[in-house]
Amino acid sequence: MDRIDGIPHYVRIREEIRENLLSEKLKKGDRLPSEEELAAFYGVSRMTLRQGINDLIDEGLLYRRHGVGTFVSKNHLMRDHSRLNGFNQQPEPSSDEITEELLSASIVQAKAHVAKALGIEEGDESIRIITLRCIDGEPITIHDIYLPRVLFKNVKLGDIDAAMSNLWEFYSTHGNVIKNGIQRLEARQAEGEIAEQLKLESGAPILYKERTLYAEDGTPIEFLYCYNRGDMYSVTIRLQR
Amino acid sequence: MDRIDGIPHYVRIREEIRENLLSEKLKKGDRLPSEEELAAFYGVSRMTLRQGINDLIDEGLLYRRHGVGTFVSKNHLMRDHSRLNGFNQQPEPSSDEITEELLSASIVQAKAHVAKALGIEEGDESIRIITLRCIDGEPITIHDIYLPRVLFKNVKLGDIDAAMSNLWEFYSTHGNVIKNGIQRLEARQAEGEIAEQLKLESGAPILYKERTLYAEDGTPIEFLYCYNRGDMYSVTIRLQR
DNA sequence: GAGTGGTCTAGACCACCCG
DNA sequence: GGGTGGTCTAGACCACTCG
Repeated sequence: MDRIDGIPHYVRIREEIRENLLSEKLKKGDRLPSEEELAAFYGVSRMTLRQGINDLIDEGLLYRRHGVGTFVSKNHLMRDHSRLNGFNQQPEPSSDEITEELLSASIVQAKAHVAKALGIEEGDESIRIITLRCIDGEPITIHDIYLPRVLFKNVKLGDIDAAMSNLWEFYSTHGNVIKNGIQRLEARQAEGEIAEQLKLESGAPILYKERTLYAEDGTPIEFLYCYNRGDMYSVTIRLQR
Repeated sequence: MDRIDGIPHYVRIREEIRENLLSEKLKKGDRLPSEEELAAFYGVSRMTLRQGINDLIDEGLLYRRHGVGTFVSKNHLMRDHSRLNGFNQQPEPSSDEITEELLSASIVQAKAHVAKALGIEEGDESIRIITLRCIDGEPITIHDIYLPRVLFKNVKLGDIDAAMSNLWEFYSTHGNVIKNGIQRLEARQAEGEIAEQLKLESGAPILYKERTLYAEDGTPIEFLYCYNRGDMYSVTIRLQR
């Protein structure tokens, strides 16, 4: 009740409970002590305790049953692509060596589809960035990225190569913080240039993705076409009711 | 402060604000009155007001900026497959006629992959349901569903045809309420029986999906293989930071 | 400095579940 | 009936943003 580290009590409590989950002091299916007991233990009011617990419930680690108690979920905590976490955490952790190569950076006039996604007019300037990602030298993903020029006025194309290792941070430094997004997935066949760049036969399966990313207030920041080799890539999504 | 309809104040407030968003009394980008004002207006304490607002923020309809105010997101509210809502709401609303046909229902011994997903032993009994979904008579999706027999002891195979229109409700009536899940998507090529049933050439692109659904406590309830015609199906996912 | 949201309290009463 | 979570209060002080 007298901690003044600047971190809120409910955050401290949340992380302490998370620790107990990771170290399995709290095991799958266990019932936690009652909220009243926990609040007393942590020296906070019940409302504050609940604020911490709520976060863990949102993450799917705990669940409540009215009149019964609060429990540890039996869920395996699986990789979760429905949470945003930047590009570079996405590749499989098992992979050996991941490289990302800038194929081109340019200023282009937005075509209708891109303009609509970015909320700009057709023909307005946009920054186009094309990258190739490889695992152990095998090409696996092509990104074709569009940014509204108006949100990145001071950017020079030469800056982009250095920024590529963490594009989201690059957006942030220009005042554009990614908050949420929407993506659409399709199965397609490799063709033409895309097939060549991914070293695929024409007709091989491609996991095709379109994605728009937004700032907190809903301003579109990035639109992306993404072509993934079907035989080397899958997307995992957590579903939450 | 004296409503006794049995509905919590924060729910009533949340829905009233949602109404104002839908009817555009609150427009994209608008700032809401301060929490203190709103709490006074609705006749509740500030904590209660915030509980209602928090739900709308979780849905992405509003956002807060510390020291500034609470605002209406500019986000388009798009279709969202990362929220669970049962099978039958998933097909495109624009589609004309959707039919779902039961191809088979049987008791089978779980193979290794299915058993692992369902948390049962290899060889244990599971209920297998295969369905074909068509739009305007065109086959579009095959579902190959597995349920742990032990969770559906009283079920007769003959019951399944009637239950198919709403499988999730069927699960609920047997005490298995779907709470969350995980799915994995891949691009593949149509082959053999799957190609035939979807009336595709061998090699045509397929959006392949595996999904496991869980109850609140993490018990697996359903495991599913799903084969979608690549040229007629896409999956849309909302990303939330 | 004025106004906003962020955190927190120390209680209270209710609804639900179980033996 | 006893214990649990669900809702709610009427304040308080702090941290942040902006003019």
